[in-house]
Amino acid sequence: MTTRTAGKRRAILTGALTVFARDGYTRASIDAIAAEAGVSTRTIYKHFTDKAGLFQAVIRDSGARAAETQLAAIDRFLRKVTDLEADLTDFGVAMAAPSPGDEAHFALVRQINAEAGHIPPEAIEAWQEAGPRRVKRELARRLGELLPLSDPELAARHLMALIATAAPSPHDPPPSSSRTAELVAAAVRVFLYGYRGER
Amino acid sequence: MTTRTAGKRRAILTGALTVFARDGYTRASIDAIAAEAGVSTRTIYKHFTDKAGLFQAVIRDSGARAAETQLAAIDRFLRKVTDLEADLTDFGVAMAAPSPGDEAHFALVRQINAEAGHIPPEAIEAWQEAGPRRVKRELARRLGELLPLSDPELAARHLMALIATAAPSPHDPPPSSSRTAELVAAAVRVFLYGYRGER
DNA sequence: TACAAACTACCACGATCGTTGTACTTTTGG
DNA sequence: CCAAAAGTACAACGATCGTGGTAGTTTGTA
Repeated sequence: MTTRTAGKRRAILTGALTVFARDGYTRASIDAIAAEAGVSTRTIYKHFTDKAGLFQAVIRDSGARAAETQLAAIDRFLRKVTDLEADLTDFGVAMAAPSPGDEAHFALVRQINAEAGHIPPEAIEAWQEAGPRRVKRELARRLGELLPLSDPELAARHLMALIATAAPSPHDPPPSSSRTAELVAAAVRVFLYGYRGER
Repeated sequence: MTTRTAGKRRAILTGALTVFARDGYTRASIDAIAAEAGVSTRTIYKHFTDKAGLFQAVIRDSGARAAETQLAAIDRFLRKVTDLEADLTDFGVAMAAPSPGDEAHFALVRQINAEAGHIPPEAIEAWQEAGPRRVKRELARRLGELLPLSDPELAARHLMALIATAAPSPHDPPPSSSRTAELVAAAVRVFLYGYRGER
């Protein structure tokens, strides 16, 4: 196998994710990324053309991973629904309380949102299509099967916005998991009551 | 009057807001800010100690201005309510469709969210208290007078999250104002139905 | 009108950083 | 076991940038 180069490549991608997510594109230095990945700077340039190219690769990689995780959560909690409110709440908790690995991805998304004007539009577009939009469409599809909805995509947008209400803010200390569960439950209730009478 | 120095100071603050919001803290250069403000770099250092000090001053200034605008919207649309749904929608449109001046502030908030780990916590705290939290408290107070709510702060959070659904994304082209109005109206409906039956 | 404060233009310094070249070492596959 | 590929250490380049100094110019004011 190409085990060596693939391993290094992955190490670079995860190290770069950590540093880009923490420091942002401009502040992140190649040296810091190399140190975080346990790799020499020269090796980075063997695998990626530029700092910009590395950043885009990180966006693609982290976006695809996060999308997989979230699609898995949809499938896990929303495939067979017995108690809609309870299952939506479980789903929301899975979305709002990121495992330590996904933490960095959320910070990366914040960087992307801030840097939007300095990233090539094709890169943004590809990321959105493979990541957020894909998830939103799938969630809309499931919701449309579970509720009578005239605009499932909009409902998905509303649900995600409400659930994000329970996600830890980048400024405050992270809430306890029981507090998170309460917040998600409240958000889901608003969503369900809001869409109860149809529309 | 100190008309001269005050005018320059304001020019620096607005120019710095433009550049910081567009480029972020690290990428923004003092030269670019000086050019944008129509001022020499040396003058910037007469008015502010550091690049970091200038950034914090911009955060304070822009945050205070935005808070005033938003508090004014609360007062304007939610003081005397005749048709709750219509008035909440008008309020939401005012929040989600920023006038060109507030546009930069929204971008700045994205920069703050991305840079959170590199800004002194006191600065973040002061900004949040004078800006977002103040607005949220006032909105919660008004909502509590208009609806039977067990947790007005949470309701305010939900309403703002739903309304933000209609705000233009930093990636896509800005939606038409009529589309924005539709989205806000839908968000407000979900909120009202969601909180209709109490809680 | 004259003076002090504010402002400007210009230069220079030290630091950081992206990127590449080169010579050396390690690993892997035949 | 040995060649080729991958990785490393190290140095160097050019560019950008924050920041301060200095000397001259503008402007508000007494």
